[in-house]
Amino acid sequence: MRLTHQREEILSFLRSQRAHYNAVEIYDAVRERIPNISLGTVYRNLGKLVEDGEIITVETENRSIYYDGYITPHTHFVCKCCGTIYDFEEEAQSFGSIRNQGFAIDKHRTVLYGTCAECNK
Amino acid sequence: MRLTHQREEILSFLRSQRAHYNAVEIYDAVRERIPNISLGTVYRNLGKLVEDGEIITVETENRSIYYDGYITPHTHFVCKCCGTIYDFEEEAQSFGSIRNQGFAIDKHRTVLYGTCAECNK
DNA sequence: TATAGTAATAGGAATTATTACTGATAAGGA
DNA sequence: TCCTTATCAGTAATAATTCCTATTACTATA
Repeated sequence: MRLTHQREEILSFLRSQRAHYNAVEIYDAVRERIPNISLGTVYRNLGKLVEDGEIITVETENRSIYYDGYITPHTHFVCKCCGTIYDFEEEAQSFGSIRNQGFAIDKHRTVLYGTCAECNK
Repeated sequence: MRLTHQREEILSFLRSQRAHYNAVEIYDAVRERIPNISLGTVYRNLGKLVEDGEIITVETENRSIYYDGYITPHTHFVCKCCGTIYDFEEEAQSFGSIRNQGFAIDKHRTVLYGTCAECNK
């Protein structure tokens, strides 16, 4: 993978922020440094960075995909009210400490990705 | 919530199947019984059924939302190869028994939905 | 059995997020 | 420096979902 200026800016933006952004938000942020970058370039690079394991995605009920530069396994909390996505280290089932911090959990989704037994044959 | 013919067919289709379908697939299935149902009606009813807790959604990397008539909390496995979504009772962290069944897990996402501490104030 | 009020419908247009295409540009190795 | 080729900008296209409008069905009351 060639390290282009555009790719570098996208990655360093995501790594500098402990928050979660969708492609358009990343586009807007990176455009401040590379004014003529195109949205297509942002999408293409995000795809490659995910493929390469440099960043991860968060799939929410919201129709757009969010990107996260913090790749240590962790749990996401999506606020249905303000839309903010929070990170938690906690991976346990009860999420007691998250609740103790004043978060109300409506629902909980665990999704695994990989190849199934059938396809592995 | 009024139980209309359309809503009834959508719900009974999802409950009759232990698989996961997106809106267009549900539309195609229900159209066999209600030939002139519209895709808009399917979307609207799916939304209401989710709101009402009759069905749940599965958000995947794939851009479309999948619907599940099986609402007991469970874990989903999305095969990157064939796209099939599997259900597992297991909620533990290691997912040992899933692996033992021949599934290779590439990544693991846990997303919680609710209202954050800030919004709860 | 009319009638009004409410809520749901079909169908299609509009919107939003993402991907694909094309000719031009620049990264990185020889 | 030069060459190859991935990547780029810009734009068009596609896919998923939502919105809009006129119409229809249901419910309760008279």
